[in-house]
Amino acid sequence: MKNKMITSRDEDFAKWYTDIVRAAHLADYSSVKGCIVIEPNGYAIWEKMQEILDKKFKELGHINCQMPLLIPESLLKKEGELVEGFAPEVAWVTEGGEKKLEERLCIRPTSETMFSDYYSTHVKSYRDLPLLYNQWCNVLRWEKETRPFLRSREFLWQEGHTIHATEEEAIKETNQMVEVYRWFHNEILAIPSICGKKTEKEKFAGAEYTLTNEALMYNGVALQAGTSHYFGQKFSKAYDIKFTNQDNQEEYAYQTSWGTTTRMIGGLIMVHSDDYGLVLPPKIAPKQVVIIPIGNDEEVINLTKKYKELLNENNITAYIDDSNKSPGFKFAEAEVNGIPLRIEIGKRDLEQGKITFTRRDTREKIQSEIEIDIVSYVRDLLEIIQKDMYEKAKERRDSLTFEAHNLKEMEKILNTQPGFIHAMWCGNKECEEKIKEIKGCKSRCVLENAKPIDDKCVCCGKKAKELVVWGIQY
RNA sequence: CGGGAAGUGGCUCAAUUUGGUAGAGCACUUGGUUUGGGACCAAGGGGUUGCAGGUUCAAAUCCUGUCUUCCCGACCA
Repeated sequence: MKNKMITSRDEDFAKWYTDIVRAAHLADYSSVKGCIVIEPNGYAIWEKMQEILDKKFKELGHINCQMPLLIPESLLKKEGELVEGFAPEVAWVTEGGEKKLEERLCIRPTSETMFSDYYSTHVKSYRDLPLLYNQWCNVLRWEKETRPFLRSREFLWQEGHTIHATEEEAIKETNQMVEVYRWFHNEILAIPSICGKKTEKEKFAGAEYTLTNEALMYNGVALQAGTSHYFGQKFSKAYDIKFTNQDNQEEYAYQTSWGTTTRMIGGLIMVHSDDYGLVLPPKIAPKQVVIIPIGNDEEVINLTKKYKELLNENNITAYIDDSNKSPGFKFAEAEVNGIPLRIEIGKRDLEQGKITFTRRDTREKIQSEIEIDIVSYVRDLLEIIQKDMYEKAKERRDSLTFEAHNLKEMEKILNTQPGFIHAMWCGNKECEEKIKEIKGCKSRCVLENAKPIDDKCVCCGKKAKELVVWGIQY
């Protein structure tokens, strides 16, 4: 039976999305516009994301630190492009206690300025480099239209800020980190994504260039899921970050920054979930297995306890739902919450020497002999679920990936079923703007070194330079 | 920031047209019986209708303003 609280995904995708957020208790609205309460179920997913990414960052030599929340206006204004990019959406602190401040303070929308300011006094010699810093924090951007996880004024993220002695090393870092994001989406979130370079128009304010990881949602709308920026010497020149190189020459340092946000939770919902609720890939699910005893037969209860212990001892997160609710209710609840695997044990099973598993992704019931090795059985099943979820998402993505050779084709695709559109581009901003007039379709990323699919620009018909992925974005 | 819709116990909604001072289902609490796809019986608790004004003998209902949420555009993670 379909969940009563949830609107059908195919009927009204936007409503369905917020229904899932609410029904699975991921987040709730607060009395501050555009700021959500991330509820324990949602926060647990974020913690899991943090755990996995943080470990990866550290393996690659990064370390965490924490910059101030407030940025003096004068400091923010040192790098012109960044200010211009963020000015419309920064919030200001103008008073402290009862007194008006002499200089207003901006609540960080991003921390390039604070990191650069810090680096300017701490980088002296090539021996100090590189500094591979990251921080987990909240930022504030005064958005006009908001949506839980996808666009809220305050959101949680991770921002890595690194500084290097050479261009080559910084470029390598930029590439490496977008690859980490690609790995994280594909391997952990089971979201097939593509990486490429943002066009000049779409790149981060203040960056030399931006690499991006792009995912496609169930409804064919694209979501930027992680970006990695190469700054070259732009910030080091603006903030005067100089070091002495091996030849005793003063030189400006090279910087990068890269980030992912709680928006990924939104992506997770929009790629995998269904009309029954949230569906989480096992590798990111805070709770992987729920064990539901049916009836309160002592033998049944003991078996659930034994399974729980065995699984937990082997790093599989399992819990028993022994609440005083009907089995049907528990099934539905586990489903709404996206628990990847359910084990149902009742007297009937014991009598038949069977045990029942239910996969969340397919909702398929599997009966097995009770003598199985529960740990390896569950582990295998979770792996299969993870893999199948990726394949299913990839099939969906591929079925929504199109090719266009002229504007008419592009228009036709966007008007019937949006998705990723591969099309050649001449490199001119005018063409990008013209394409944007069709349902706000934007360039998602440039696929460098990709095999051309045509020699003419999809828009103007002149000589094409690059293969670009286009799409409507969140 | 433009265009549209909506705000009534925790949730979904009724009462608004034709003003007369709120009602249902679910959820919740207590006790009991149950338990293989959202259990049943009984007894309870909880709202003055987003907020602020105004009209009126009387406002959930009419008027004005404002806030919030959702959808569609412009802007952005």
